[in-house]
Amino acid sequence: MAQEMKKEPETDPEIIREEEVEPQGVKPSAENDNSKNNDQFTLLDESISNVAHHRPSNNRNDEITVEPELYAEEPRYFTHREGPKARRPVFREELDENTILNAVIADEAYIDTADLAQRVLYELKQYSIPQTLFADKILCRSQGTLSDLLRNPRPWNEMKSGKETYRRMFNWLQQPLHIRLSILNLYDITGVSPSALQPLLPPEQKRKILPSSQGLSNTPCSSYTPSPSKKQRFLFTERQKSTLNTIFNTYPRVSKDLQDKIAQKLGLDSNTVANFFMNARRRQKIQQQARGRAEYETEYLTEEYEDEPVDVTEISNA
DNA sequence: TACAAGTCAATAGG
DNA sequence: CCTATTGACTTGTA
Repeated sequence: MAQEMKKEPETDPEIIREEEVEPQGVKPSAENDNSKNNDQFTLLDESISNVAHHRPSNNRNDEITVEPELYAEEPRYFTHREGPKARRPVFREELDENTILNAVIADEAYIDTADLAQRVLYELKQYSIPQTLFADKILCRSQGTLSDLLRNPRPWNEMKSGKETYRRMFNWLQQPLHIRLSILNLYDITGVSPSALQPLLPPEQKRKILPSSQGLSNTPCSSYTPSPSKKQRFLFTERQKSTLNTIFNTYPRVSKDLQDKIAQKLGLDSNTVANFFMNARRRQKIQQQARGRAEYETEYLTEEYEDEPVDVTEISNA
């Protein structure tokens, strides 16, 4: 649980630029013990193939196809020993585009969201990037949503509009370190207009967008005014919750009639009960899918079999 | 109208 | 200050 590895977020931007703080081989689940030499440069396309590849089958069990050891290497675009003065980043043109994070990945591309989530979690921790910031600047989503998507990654091929959010995480991860940080405004790239760093726009319509004409220039996602009145969140009593859960475990989907009866019995609004079952069904499904993936991994992706080349001598000797 | 998927965003926990 | 949880919107379908 202890997160011994952690970098100082307060690092002087200058230092970051000159010395390029790099995340060493990232392998969250395996504690970075992968001693494989991750020094080689990595082409974007290769990195992309880490979590995304083409032509996936729609079969749920085919989702796991990522080689577990390929976490990470940062492409080195420039190094600190290159001269007395670090060179200027040369990504202006890329930053000019509103397409960095909105870049569309080929339709047939497949993203291993579980793997992607692990990487994002690692990056956020590594650079002490709060979820709130990342969720807002990169995804245009709320912190809670991000947390949920990261902890309970949805299966790629079962998603529809939800892919967009994961795509953004994915695209962000593809950027070199300084750009990843600059988009979050954690690292200032001189010579680049701030507007160029704010290419993000809400991927879809946001809820409660008030017709206000106020032009919030900074945060691209807060184009709506937060409702002045905070409505309290309803909370089930222990009894209500346990009763509902008990029923749900036996009857995941009850008829409208029964729902109404339950509502009356528990002194709840009919809609509240309906919402409970709807949420319970969806969340249970997500967890089952995650569990299924985990089983699949432990069952088929045992350490021994990774990409180890087959021992030919053994075969020929037989 | 009912359900599912994607989120929001309040708030419980640390 | 942060992240995790979660009841209820919002939107897209059928």
